[in-house]
This record gives sequence, structure tokens and C-alpha cells, in this order.
Amino acid sequence: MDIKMRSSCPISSSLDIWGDKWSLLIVRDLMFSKQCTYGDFLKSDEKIATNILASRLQMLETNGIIIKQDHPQSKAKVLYKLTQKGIDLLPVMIEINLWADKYFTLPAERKEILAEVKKDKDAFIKEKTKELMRD
Amino acid sequence: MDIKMRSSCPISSSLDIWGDKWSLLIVRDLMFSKQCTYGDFLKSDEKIATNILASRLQMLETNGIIIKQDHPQSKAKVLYKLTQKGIDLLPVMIEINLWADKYFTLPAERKEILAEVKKDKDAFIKEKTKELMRD
DNA sequence: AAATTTGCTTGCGTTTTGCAAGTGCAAATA
DNA sequence: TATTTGCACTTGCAAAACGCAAGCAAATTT
Repeated sequence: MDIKMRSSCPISSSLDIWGDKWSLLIVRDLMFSKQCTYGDFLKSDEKIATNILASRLQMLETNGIIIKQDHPQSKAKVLYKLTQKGIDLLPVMIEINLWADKYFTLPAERKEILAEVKKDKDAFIKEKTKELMRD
Repeated sequence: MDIKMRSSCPISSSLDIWGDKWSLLIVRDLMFSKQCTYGDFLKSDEKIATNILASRLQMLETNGIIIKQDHPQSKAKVLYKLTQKGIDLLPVMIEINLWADKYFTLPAERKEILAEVKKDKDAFIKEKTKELMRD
């Protein structure tokens, strides 16, 4: 569960934490849904295996990208949320979306959000960040 | 060597191509050096294994992120370069750098470039893109 | 002609992944 | 109150990916 730093390059250091096929999908879910339970992550389209999910959540928590919180309605549930460090990945997430928008066919629903992003990127980031920071 | 699409989500589709610990480092090298030989990639700090390098270059080429070109001086050498699709990853790369700048300690040399980026992000992207597009 | 460089490929042991099943506790249901 | 269901994981194991060292053919240098 520990991180092996490969070099002092910022890209490399970043990839050491979330450079795999699943971590950014977890972050994505948290950006779209604001908060998710373990079960919510399992429900997403990509069908992550439960053991992989557990290890990625652990890694992201260890590295301060997400935090676990008690669920207000139930002791059996756990809420995962983005920390400020995680929220700060929003610009990265947006640029990936914009890149993909140029080279893949996106679902119509996502295209709508992207249109808003393109209209005023900074405003979108500011607004979304504020939203994610509440509670 | 083929891609397994996990969903139609743009983040997911992107990660299907370059969502691993090495691909973006190859792209990084090409953005900083404009063009690299196979040996150049092997020389970078992270010490990628030669078989992994070969498979990643193959994957990136298959997906149109990079192209192989004949080396003008030697038939034994091969030049790898970014395609437009690869160059378009520059904003993603920059945002990762900016994120890492906030949460890691960067080498002084990289901080200088980042300072320039922060001064005017769009201008930097425009200029760097133009530079990478030459020849 | 021999040695070296270059861009890979091959073998093989180790690590990571993916799938299925299981576990323990909380909460709902009977 | 007893029992079933829901939730958040853990465990076992086969398959795939990774990492290291060695090998290899063509091009270049000596």
C-alpha cells in the first residue's frame, strides 16, 4: 500500500498516486456525485472489482485525496468525499474531458456539461469547486 | 495490444489508452524534447524497462498519440514524435504539473517553467503547441 | 573485419489484477 | 426476539501484467 517514488518529476509523482486505470474514475464519481458509498462506486459502468476498489480507496485516502466520513443515516454505511487536494484535481479532470471530447464520441449528457465548461472554463471550475467544498 | 473499452465515459476511454504509470511519462519526454529515440526514453530518470517501453510505444502509436519517423542521420535510429492528438494532451500535462506544484516539492528547474505557465496559461499552450507542431 | 550501437524480443520469476466466494457487523424484517 | 438482508470489506486463486536480464538482427563505428 506504500508509494514507490520513481523520480522527483511532478508528472511522475502524480502518476505514482493516481496513475492507473481506476483511481481517476473514483475521483470522477466523487466530482459528479459529491459523495459516494462503497456500493455507489461498485455500481458505476466500469464495474471495478471489489478488492481493487478497496485498495484504491485506501491508496487515495493515504495520500490525502479522499476522506472517509460516517454516514449520517446509518452506521453500516461509509461516505467517501474529496479533500481539497482531491477537489484540486478538477482542472485535470476537465482537460481530460476536453481532450476526449475532441477524439472520442461522448454521451450526449456529458456533451452538455462540456458545452458549459467551454463557455467559461474558469467560472465553471470556480463554481464546481465551491459546490464540492460545501460541508 | 488492443484496447478494452470499459465504458463510453470520456475519462474512462482516455485512461484505457494512457492510464498507466508510464504512458504519460513518454508523452512528457516528447513534450520537453520534441523528439526522442528509443534510447532517449530509456535514459529518463524513471528507468522504464525496455519491454514495457516497447509495448507502450506500440500502444501510443496504435492509438495515434505518437508516430515513428526515420532518423535523418541514421537508419539504425528511429524518431518518435507527438501527433496532433498527442500535442493536444498539453493542457492535461500542464494541469497535472500545476496540481503537483501545489502538493509536491518540484525541482527548481521545473518551477521556472511553471512560473511562466502561471503567468499566462493560454499563451504558453499556444506557443508550445506551435513549437511542437513544427516539422 | 571486428566491435559497438540501436531498437527491439524472449524467458522467467514476481507482482498486480480480476472474478467469485466468504466474513462480520448493522439494520431491516418477520 | 430471531432471522434475513444490506453494506463494507477480505480472502483465495487463476490469469494477466510487470520488471529484470539476456539475446538478437541490422546499422554504424573503429
